[in-house]
Amino acid sequence: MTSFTEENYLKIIYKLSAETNSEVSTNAVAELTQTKAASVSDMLRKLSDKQLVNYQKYQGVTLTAEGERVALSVIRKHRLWEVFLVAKLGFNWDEVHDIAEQLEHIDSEELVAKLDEFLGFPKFDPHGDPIPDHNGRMPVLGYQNLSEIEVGKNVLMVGVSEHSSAFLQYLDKTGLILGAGITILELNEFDKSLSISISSGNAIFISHEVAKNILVIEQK
Amino acid sequence: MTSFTEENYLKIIYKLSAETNSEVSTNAVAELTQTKAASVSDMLRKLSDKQLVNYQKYQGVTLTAEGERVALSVIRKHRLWEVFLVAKLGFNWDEVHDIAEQLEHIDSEELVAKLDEFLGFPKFDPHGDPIPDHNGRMPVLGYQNLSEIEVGKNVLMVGVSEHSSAFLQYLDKTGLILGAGITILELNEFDKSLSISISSGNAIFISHEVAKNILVIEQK
DNA sequence: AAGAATTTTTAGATTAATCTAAAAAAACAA
DNA sequence: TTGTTTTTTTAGATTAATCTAAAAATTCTT
Ligand SMILES: [Mn+2]
Ligand SMILES: [Mn+2]
Ligand SMILES: [Mn+2]
Ligand SMILES: [Mn+2]
Repeated sequence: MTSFTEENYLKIIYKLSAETNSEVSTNAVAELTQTKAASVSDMLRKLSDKQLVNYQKYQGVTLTAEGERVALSVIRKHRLWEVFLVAKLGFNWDEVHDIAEQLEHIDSEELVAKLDEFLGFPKFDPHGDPIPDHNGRMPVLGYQNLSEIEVGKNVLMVGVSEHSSAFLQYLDKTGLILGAGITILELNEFDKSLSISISSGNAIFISHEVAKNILVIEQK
Repeated sequence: MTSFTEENYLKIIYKLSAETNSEVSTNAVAELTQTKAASVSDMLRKLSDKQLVNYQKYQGVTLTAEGERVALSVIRKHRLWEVFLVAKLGFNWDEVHDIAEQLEHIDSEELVAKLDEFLGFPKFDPHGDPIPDHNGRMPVLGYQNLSEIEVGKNVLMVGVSEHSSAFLQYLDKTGLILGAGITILELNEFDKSLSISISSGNAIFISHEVAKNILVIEQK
């Protein structure tokens, strides 16, 4: 019904919509799909014909209920497969995204249901992202970026918002793993870099760019 | 490098080649790919340009060493995923083929290696088919069709050569599962149907068509 | 509120995989 | 060996997804 390519467009429109809470521009989609704006225009017309997106020329695009259902199903599969790769096959969290990009398009409801059960109905993927349930429901989480936390506060690291291998390997090296307790020791005003101490031991120095991509919750 | 479609052609040429030990005809490929002969001709020229097959117009086709390597890699993945689906996710053997047809095209050497290890380096898939090792080597097995066995002999059921859901469900119902011991009680000359007794208990009656698709080894 | 800059869409091609219909080659048969 | 049948290939279209270049619409800036 929906092709590999269409599913990728829907997933990307979902992500951009969730970030901005409004219509998504053709150029924004082109950037994430790694295609040209002209190709996106064509595809948006096609998805609109299939009633998967709301699209008026020059007005940006949003998902229809059905488009969102498809997008969430693809995201669910992506995250479940990532759990499988890390928890069962022993991959590191920085190695699984590209493989999951392929596995997310495997089409079988029974497979997803059985995989979910085999994994023990996980609620989060290896990067801390919530896994939509089989009805496409996903909890709204009060995550904050580490860059928004005040000096002196203690927080728990629960996720990352950047999934590149380079970033995740950097985190591994510095001891910044999910579940780590973090205390903000000092904020450097001029570049917003941080000195932090990690529960596992050492105090380290991180850039604002890094802090922006670490998701945390406050600890009492 | 090789597309989903190309991989399917190579896999089918491999299977037909193995059956006949000679060049494969355009029409034979068309039948298994569910396409027309004209489409096959086009694809054979393309695979030949890529050095994956030996092909001369009107002379049939065989795999090159590289084509065979790709075909065996796809077959290896197909069978490993089938083991996963049955042994880990609890699917029945009649439910896994179509899902494996999709999973066999996932492209990641590390994934295959880790899956193989996770499954305990299985040598056979749920239908008794041998799994090529990571070098593409597959044992040559002295399997016989149940239809070729003499009356009075005892054999062990080790595989099936037809994978349709309908056939496998019929086998389940009659108690014909891998590992079953079978004794040929009687052969009806006119239609080659058989009376057999199964180690698990009952004696049953099966057609020649069924017997042809059950793979066995003789028991002393 | 123009004019300039940016964004988006359309026009026209290209590539992969397929099809139908027709032509060509090979195989079979009298 | 010569006609007939079957198989295979070619010719010409079609569909999905993409591209570049040009046109059109929108947005930004004086
Ligand atoms: Mn991912
Ligand atoms: Mn993830
Ligand atoms: Mn199979
Ligand atoms: Mn099998």
